[in-house]
Amino acid sequence: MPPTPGVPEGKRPTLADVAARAGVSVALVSIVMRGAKGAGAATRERVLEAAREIGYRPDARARLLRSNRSRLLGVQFGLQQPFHTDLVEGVYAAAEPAGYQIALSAVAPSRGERHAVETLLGDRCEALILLGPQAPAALLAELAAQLPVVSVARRLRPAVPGVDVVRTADDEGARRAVDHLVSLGHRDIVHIDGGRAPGAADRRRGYRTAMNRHGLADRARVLPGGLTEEDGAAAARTLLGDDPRPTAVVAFNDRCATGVLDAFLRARVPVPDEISVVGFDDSHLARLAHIDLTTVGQDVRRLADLAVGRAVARLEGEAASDGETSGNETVIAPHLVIRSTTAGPRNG
Amino acid sequence: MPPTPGVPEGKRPTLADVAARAGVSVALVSIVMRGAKGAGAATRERVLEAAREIGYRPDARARLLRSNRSRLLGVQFGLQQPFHTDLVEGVYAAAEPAGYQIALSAVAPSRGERHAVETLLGDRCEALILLGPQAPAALLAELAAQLPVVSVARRLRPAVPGVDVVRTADDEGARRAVDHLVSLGHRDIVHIDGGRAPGAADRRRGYRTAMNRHGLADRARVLPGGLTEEDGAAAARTLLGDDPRPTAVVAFNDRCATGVLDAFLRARVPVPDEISVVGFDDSHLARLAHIDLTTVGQDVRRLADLAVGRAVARLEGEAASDGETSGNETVIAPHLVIRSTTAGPRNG
DNA sequence: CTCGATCCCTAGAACGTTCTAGTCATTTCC
DNA sequence: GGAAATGACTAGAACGTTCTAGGGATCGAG
Repeated sequence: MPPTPGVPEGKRPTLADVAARAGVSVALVSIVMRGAKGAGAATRERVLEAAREIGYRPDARARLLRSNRSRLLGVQFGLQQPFHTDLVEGVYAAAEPAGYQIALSAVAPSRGERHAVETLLGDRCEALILLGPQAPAALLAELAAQLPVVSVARRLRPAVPGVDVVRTADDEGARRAVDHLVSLGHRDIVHIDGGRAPGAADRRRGYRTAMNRHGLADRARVLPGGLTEEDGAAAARTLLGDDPRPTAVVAFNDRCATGVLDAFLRARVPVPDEISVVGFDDSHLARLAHIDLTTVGQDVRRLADLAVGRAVARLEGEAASDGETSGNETVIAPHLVIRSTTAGPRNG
Repeated sequence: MPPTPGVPEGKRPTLADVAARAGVSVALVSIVMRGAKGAGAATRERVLEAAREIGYRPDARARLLRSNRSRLLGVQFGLQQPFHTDLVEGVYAAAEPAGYQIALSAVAPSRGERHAVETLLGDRCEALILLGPQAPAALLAELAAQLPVVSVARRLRPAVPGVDVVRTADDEGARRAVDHLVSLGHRDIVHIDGGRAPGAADRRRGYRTAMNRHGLADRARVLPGGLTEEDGAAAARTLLGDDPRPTAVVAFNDRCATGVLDAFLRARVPVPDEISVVGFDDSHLARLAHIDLTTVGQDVRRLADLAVGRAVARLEGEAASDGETSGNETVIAPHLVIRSTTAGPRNG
């Protein structure tokens, strides 16, 4: 470790070090580093030069401590959920232009939501963006009493005061999937659901509604599934045993659908010739050439934009008006992405 | 937002608020909150009670600012890489008992490593744990001049001074995969590689070494692959065209192997009957019942433990001795996990 | 009963920033 | 040519913690 000249050993350079080297006051260096106005062009250059020389880097924590605004958004996400990691990327992208930073906190089997949220609060986040939170409404309400909270992809019924919700119209998505299959000639359409996962109830309902509308209420069938490949595969295996097999499956999400596909391939049941499969999310997975899954797309980028937007609006609106604190729900439309896992049934 | 009695409107409660309510000094509250000794049992209880009442929560940033130790480890990871997210979970688990916190910074298509690292440095992390970093050695060296850096899964040749490396013996892993296949009777074994990905070169070399040892040098064949399912599927499709098809494939990683499996299933080439497939990583994917992939396991938990351990050792050793600053490499052995995608060749 | 020790507690100075309220030139305007 | 306005800069007080020095009690030992 080469010691940088003019800087105390073993410590990171601070504003004071830069100031000493440039021969100006600490306050002026602060002005220059922030790019605020109030410094002459020549001095500005000299300060920047000094900072570069000693390798100065602003201390985010001290900065946040001083300014009462932290401009920090806390994001809770599931480490193992591709849909979440897609969203996180979108959130990063949306936060930057709005002038906010992101603090990530992961949820994993060994690290509960409670713990994740505690960390974010300790970091002085100004608002919380929770991706598919499973926490009970009471806890969310408690959080919302302290700071703006946005729940992404998890609907809250009844609405929790202070918690904004941004989600895709899951019921409509499921309806579209069914409509698509019916228009191809399918009648025996089964739904493999997501249990208690966020959005699962709505997708289930959307499926039933659509089946009813098409006069297929008596053929409607919901199989317990889940959000992993294993869940999908397990459900698919029970389907394989049926004698008049259904001709189409609407799965809870893409991972689940992938599991279904795999089980069918293994059993030599050709997709989509013998059976059609529709997923949900339009995640990376679905787009892969060798999976090429027909699926209901959620507009991840838009969800992320809206989530950040809601949080920022609360933050910046509240300072002025302290207006309505009731929970606000933004629902965006899903879109069907037709790829190669759906086709007309063999015996039209 | 119900205003909490006794706390200034719109502000989070601070040590001073708790102190006022409990009728003690700020310093004593600090002592109690940290669980340090120097407070009487009765007072301690009273302070905790007061803190609970007004909903006090320590400010991580102020805390870190004051104590010259931040006890914060910065972790850079790839959002879309399951192997990384597995590692992150392990790092969380390893850091807590050591008394360190984790700051996450994601790398994504829209967010480069440079940016990710900048953020971590601004957060005053004491050390950096980089998962599979792609950054040039020069940049790593520059970082290492400022703080301890651990590279996980990426080997550095030549060693970069100050950068510790923790990795699996990739060459040995590939060798074991080949040994396993040879012991089953395979001779035509092809390797689908990972290009420039961390570890790819070693796995390629291990494959070649093993083939040589078994006197199969002339049958050795490396196909360009990559680290995604698509890469694997593409490589598999070229294999399908071969006339005497190889009887076994060693893929760069599990995702790649999954792509291979899928391409074969689609082409009605039964695995493992016609062809065996081995993956690498033993990630979630490989363990799924319907994939059930034979693979070379990396001990994720151990890698994470060691990475945290190295970082902490540097941090705590250096304060005392300021000993060797040369890069240190820890290599751990992989292990073969035999599942159902490997078997003897049809025409043994 | 006095001297240390021990225990509980407090005042006040850090930490590295930003912000407020200036100071001192220089320019602008009538 | 004097007041007002602008511009470049600075001193010093925050922000919410932790840490360093103590200050008084209380207690046991001589």
